[in-house]
Amino acid sequence: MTGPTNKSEPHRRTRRDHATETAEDYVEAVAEIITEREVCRLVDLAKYFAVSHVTANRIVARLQKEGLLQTEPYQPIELTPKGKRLADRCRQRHEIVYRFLLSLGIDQKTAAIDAEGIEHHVSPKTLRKLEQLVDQSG
Amino acid sequence: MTGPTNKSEPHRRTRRDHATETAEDYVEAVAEIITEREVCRLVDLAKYFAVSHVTANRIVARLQKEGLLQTEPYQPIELTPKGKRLADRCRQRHEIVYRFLLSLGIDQKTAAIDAEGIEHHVSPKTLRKLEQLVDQSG
DNA sequence: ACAGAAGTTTAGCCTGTGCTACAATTTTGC
DNA sequence: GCAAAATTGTAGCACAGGCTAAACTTCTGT
Repeated sequence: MTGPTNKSEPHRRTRRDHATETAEDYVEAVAEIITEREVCRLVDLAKYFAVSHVTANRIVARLQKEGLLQTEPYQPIELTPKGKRLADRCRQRHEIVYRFLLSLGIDQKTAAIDAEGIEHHVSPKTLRKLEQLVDQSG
Repeated sequence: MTGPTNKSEPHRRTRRDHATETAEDYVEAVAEIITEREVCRLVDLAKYFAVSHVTANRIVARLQKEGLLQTEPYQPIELTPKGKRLADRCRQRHEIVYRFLLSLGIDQKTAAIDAEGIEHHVSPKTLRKLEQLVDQSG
């Protein structure tokens, strides 16, 4: 009933892009916070994700090691060029998913919540389709 | 641009239902495997998720502790009533998301992959909407 | 029936993300 | 200018989920 296609294959893809999801969420958040308040501090991220500053700190450290974020001790957090590119892509994708959900008649609050969860799992192919449909519908 | 709604709230919801995602994936898999091959063994799950049998074993143990799965040492894995109910709900939700993606004109393979990732993040409200739309379109 | 194959468990390691408690630094307000 | 507040960093814990290696149990075939 469920899938006509191979069963094991989808999971290999799905299963734990979780690693990258956090990265995507954080660069997106940093970009957003910088846009809104000029600089992004650790506390801002901690509040944004409702985690302790310690957790935020460790994730920032990891993403710095991965070349997405840049910061100095006790200094604000910035995006590297690579991080900026990723953030832009994520924002666009997020935007498309969110607007698509709205176009289905989902209320704003629900659409915002669902878009957060869904965005990381939409393939480029599906994303293009959603974009088309959003453009058509308004 | 992005969200008209509160920024911190979506994340509190999104951030780590990851715990439950694994549970959902596993009960769904167990149900599917039992349907197809009568019994579900550890190796079946390990292959299904493309992880080592050791990893599968530990997750099964956790889900048994949580009352979703039932098994005895060296014996097949079964669903508890609670696990069965969860599996059924997940299968239905999965089905709806998958068929919805197909109805958008996404190819089967892509739809299968994306449905895997997306299903856990679709709220009941959005799910009902998708169901309506699938029913209408075919 | 019993050896080898298949399947399962256990031990022990790693990484990521969560926390509290406490130390250090920077900012702020008198 | 200096104490208090805010912010950031560090130490050390927990748990989930990833692994390999090795031991143990069950199944299979001759």
